[in-house]
Amino acid sequence: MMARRSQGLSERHRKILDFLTRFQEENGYSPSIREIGDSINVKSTSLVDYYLNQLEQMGFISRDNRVSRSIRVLEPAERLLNRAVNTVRQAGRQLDDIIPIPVLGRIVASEPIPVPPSDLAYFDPDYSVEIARSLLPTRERPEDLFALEVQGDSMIDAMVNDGDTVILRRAQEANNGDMVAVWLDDRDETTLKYFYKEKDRVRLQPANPTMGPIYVENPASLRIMGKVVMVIRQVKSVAA
Amino acid sequence: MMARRSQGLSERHRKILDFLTRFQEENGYSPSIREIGDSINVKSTSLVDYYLNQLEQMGFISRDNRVSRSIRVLEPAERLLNRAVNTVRQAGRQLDDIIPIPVLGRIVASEPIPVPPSDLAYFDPDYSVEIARSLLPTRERPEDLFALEVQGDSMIDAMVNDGDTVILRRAQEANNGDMVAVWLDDRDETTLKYFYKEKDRVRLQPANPTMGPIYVENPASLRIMGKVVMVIRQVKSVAA
DNA sequence: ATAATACACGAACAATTGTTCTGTGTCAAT
DNA sequence: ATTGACACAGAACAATTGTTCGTGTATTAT
Repeated sequence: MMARRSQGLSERHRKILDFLTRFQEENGYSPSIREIGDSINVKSTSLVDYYLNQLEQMGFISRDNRVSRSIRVLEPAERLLNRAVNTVRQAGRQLDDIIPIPVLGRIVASEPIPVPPSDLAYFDPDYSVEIARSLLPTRERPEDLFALEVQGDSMIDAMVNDGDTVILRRAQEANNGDMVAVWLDDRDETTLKYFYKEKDRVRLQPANPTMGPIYVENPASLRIMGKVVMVIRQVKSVAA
Repeated sequence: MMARRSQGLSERHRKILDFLTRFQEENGYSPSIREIGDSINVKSTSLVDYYLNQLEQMGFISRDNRVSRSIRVLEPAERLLNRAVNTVRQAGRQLDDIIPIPVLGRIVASEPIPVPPSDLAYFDPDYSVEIARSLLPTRERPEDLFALEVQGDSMIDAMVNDGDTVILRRAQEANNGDMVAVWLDDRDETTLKYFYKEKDRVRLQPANPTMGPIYVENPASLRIMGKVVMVIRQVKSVAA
């Protein structure tokens, strides 16, 4: 068999829906998974389940967990609502595992970082990047995180390319060894560097070991915008 | 609890019907037996089944064998039809509840009763009459029963007409008040009478109260052939 | 070529669920 | 007082049924 690729209603889906309404009409209750399988010549219950999940996802039917014969065929009217519900529920199910991080803007060397408001929740993000919680330190509080999209090659000394997404945690200060996003007053420049406090100055070390550090004598002219938590590079293979 | 005696819809029945429609309305499918039990505070599934059978009998619901959640609540319109269907089906199912009774011959006043052999099973009956088990006392053992066809009007004193079928149970003795078929040696006659043992004689009382009893002084001259269990008269309307 | 995705089977499993059997108590009639 | 019909509980059983897992194959994308 095999038909459907990606989206829309395949022949199978239609047949199942037909059978559901017909069976319902004739018997007053819904068929079991095996009865559905028989009607469309599918041998395995798992495959029927597979299709039913798709139909449920698309909002054509709804059913209850571990309840036999609980399939309901939804009317077009109900469909949209149910679809939304499903989406929300699914998102909710993964809320613990995947956290959305708002992308607040672009980071360009020659411009200051867009100021992250104290309450990130009220800031309307351009979009958001989804990060598996497992990729973050367990104690990282999602509310303190925001993301920026790097524009230009000016941060190659931090091993950050044009188009990369940088995830930061709001912070006004840093510990030695932290990679931070800083605005340098005297240079009028934003940059990503490893932060090291020395006796009477601050050393900003590029990630790229072949490049030399920057020394900032006046601590006041250095404004830490956040600590870098992660850099994400979605590498696309370039069609030749 | 305990409510219903004999017929009609009890409180329980109504509650179940209510719950069925409500559950149906809310979930789009029917509840399981246990869910019904919970709703009416009944602990055992068997009792719920018991009630459901009654409701089915009365035509309020219908359900399919061994199919979960297959209960349908029937509309008044469907009810009659379904009730009839149930009755017919039950009649068929009750083959065990209809017992054939062999008709061993005729009973004539002037002749002795055809001897019922000790094992009725080996006696080739003229034909047989079918009796619903429900018409008999529950403990009546079908193997002990046989039937005779009355010939002649000589038993009108027992309210038995020509052509009636009498069903008897084999017996050599009788209790007071039993209607028995007896052969009277001294009269050379078979008759049906109520049996009453008195001090030193036996009184045989006709069913017809306007007629007088027979007294038998010698118990040996009275041979009880069986107790009358039933008299069947198939009344045919006589074409004028 | 390789990986990822979609489609498919089958079996084993665990829950749910309908059925049946045994026993108990009550009520009405004999 | 005994019997039989009725109302009920509980457990054990067997069937139905939803879920999941391992595996395999084809198709598409990289």
